[in-house]
Amino acid sequence: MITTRNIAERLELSVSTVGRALADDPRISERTKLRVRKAAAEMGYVADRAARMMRGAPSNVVGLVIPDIRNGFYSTIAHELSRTLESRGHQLILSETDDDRMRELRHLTELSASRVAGVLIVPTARPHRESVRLLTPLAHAQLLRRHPALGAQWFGIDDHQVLKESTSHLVAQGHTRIGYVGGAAELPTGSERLRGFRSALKDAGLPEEAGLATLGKPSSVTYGRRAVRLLLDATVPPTALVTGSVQLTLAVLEELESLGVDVPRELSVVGFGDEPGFSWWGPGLTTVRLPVTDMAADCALWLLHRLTTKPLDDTAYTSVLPGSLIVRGSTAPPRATPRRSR
Amino acid sequence: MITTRNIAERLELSVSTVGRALADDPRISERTKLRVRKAAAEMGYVADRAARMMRGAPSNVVGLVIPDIRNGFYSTIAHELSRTLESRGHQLILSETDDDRMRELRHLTELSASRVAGVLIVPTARPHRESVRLLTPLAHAQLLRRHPALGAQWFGIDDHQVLKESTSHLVAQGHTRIGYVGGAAELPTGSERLRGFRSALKDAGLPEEAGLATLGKPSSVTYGRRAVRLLLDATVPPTALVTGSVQLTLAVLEELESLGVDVPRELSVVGFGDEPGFSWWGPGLTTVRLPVTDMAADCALWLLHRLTTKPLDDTAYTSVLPGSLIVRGSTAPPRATPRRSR
DNA sequence: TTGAAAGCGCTAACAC
DNA sequence: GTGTTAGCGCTTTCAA
Repeated sequence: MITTRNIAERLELSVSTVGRALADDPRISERTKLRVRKAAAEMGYVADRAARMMRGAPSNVVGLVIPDIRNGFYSTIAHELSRTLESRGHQLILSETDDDRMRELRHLTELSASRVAGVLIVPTARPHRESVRLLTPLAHAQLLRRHPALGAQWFGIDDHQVLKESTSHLVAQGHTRIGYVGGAAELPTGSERLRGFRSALKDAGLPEEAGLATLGKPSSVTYGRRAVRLLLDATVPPTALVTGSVQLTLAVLEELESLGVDVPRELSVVGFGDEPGFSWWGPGLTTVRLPVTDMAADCALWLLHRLTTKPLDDTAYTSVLPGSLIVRGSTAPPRATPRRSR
Repeated sequence: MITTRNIAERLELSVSTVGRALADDPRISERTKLRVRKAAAEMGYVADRAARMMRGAPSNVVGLVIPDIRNGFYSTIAHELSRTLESRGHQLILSETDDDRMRELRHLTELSASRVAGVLIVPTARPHRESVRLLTPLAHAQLLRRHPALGAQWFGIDDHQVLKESTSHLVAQGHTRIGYVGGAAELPTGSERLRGFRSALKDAGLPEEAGLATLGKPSSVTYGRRAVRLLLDATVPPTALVTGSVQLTLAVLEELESLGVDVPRELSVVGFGDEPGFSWWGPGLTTVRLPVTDMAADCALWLLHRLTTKPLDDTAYTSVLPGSLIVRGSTAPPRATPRRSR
């Protein structure tokens, strides 16, 4: 490894002169600066960030703590953040939790030890006390999910509106018995989406029994598929289905296909998010497009601002973006005669 | 920030005693260790990694340099690496290049400054000289693409075999005029896949004109869609199409759908990779499943081994995994009468 | 069993 | 315009 000292020795200068030359200090003569820069380039000198940080230089790393990068939702966020942060010389550390609070804690400890400049987190349902403590002194914001203990900076989508909108679309078509396959209510997103679902039914004057909600791990394909069978096997099965997460939508679509359900004749379906391929499924999936890119962009800008503003400005900041319904072929009015139980 | 010194002052001990107690040094009494550990936990002490690294501690960060995390290919790799590396206390820095060699260079400079323990890279077509130099002293391996200047450690899939297999499938069905939409030949993957495509035709005794190859940026949707139109507009259009990248496959499928091409009656199609949704497209896409997870797992294990083995062991290491054809409905024998030119 | 001191690479205050 | 020195937080001699 090449240090300023190596350069200094080679040029018979002091380390401080070398350091100043590299920092383009006005007190150093042009000639010396040129010599130093030339030597540095030749020797392949790269300043040691660890040493700089010990001298109080601000960290340039930002931690991104998410459940699973394979989820298109999160990879979009990662991409957008990476792109924006990179322009200001920041680096992104990727930490996956798989919704396990202990993994979340371990990651936050590591990030803390690395003295990250900031953290963007999609928190688990109930973060560990210690996780809260680690996060507190850091510049940080929550994404999508929002846990009260983790501060007042949050960027997300309007989960309530999104599910209300997809459910209302079904109600408008005349469905009076609608199934919901969503994420656990202990997750803030899960409970908001469930609320949106119920709210749409209520606003339409439908009784509570009109909604058949199933909840489970939002990333579990197994749960999603089982939920579909469960709902369709009911004595009076629903005539329509709404989903409450991208992964669950994928699972539901797979299950419906393998069961050979005739969509939208037998059953109408509204998805969540608009992944590539959703338009190809069956008659084309009616779904809600989510402004994930915009959300991530907002968040990246906020973080950059937050990191460059000296004082620990912890003003509450909330950004809620709405989703928009995309109507394709998977939804239609229910058949006059209710579907036979299977 | 809490330091060992803070703990030492509070407990009226010396920093060295505190440091040793935390390191579980046998010379320290149990009583002192307990006191120190208790205080550390209470105060929320987290050892500063920068300081440790200055003392020569090995870095625990690994850089992952890829074109774009949104590509399912790369997010799978990132997930697998993250999962495995995490188990040994490593962290992953995500660097996106978008196939721009200057961005690649900037990222490598940053990673170098961060004293990363290792780098896993999907190199751009022609990495910068300086990038090569930065990478040389680091533990590193190439993924998928292989550039001779970047060393002899490589993990990838058998691009030649994959395209040969998908093309042969079409040849076996009787196609004698096959279009190929692939990535630029300046990329090692691009040229290997093109070779595989041609090799399948040659082995079948077909003339060179049997293959209509189009090459372009492997991640460009615009190029992919244009390529389809170009091929189908030829005086004697192909009766089948093979693709040479995941993104191009998506683009081709979209274009074929919007053109309303009747697959497989008018045209047979074989894709690349097996993204969610490929099975839903039209009659179901015949494609090649790629062992990306296995590849990433191999790579992660190699890196862990490489990082724990003291000597800079730069033994050449190559891992080539084959893809496997998945036959669905998008391929069929060509119609007896050649398709009319449009 | 514990403490004092040196030093990792860098920068900044203080010389000259 | 350049050199000397101190110190960031930690580990590791060397002393006691």
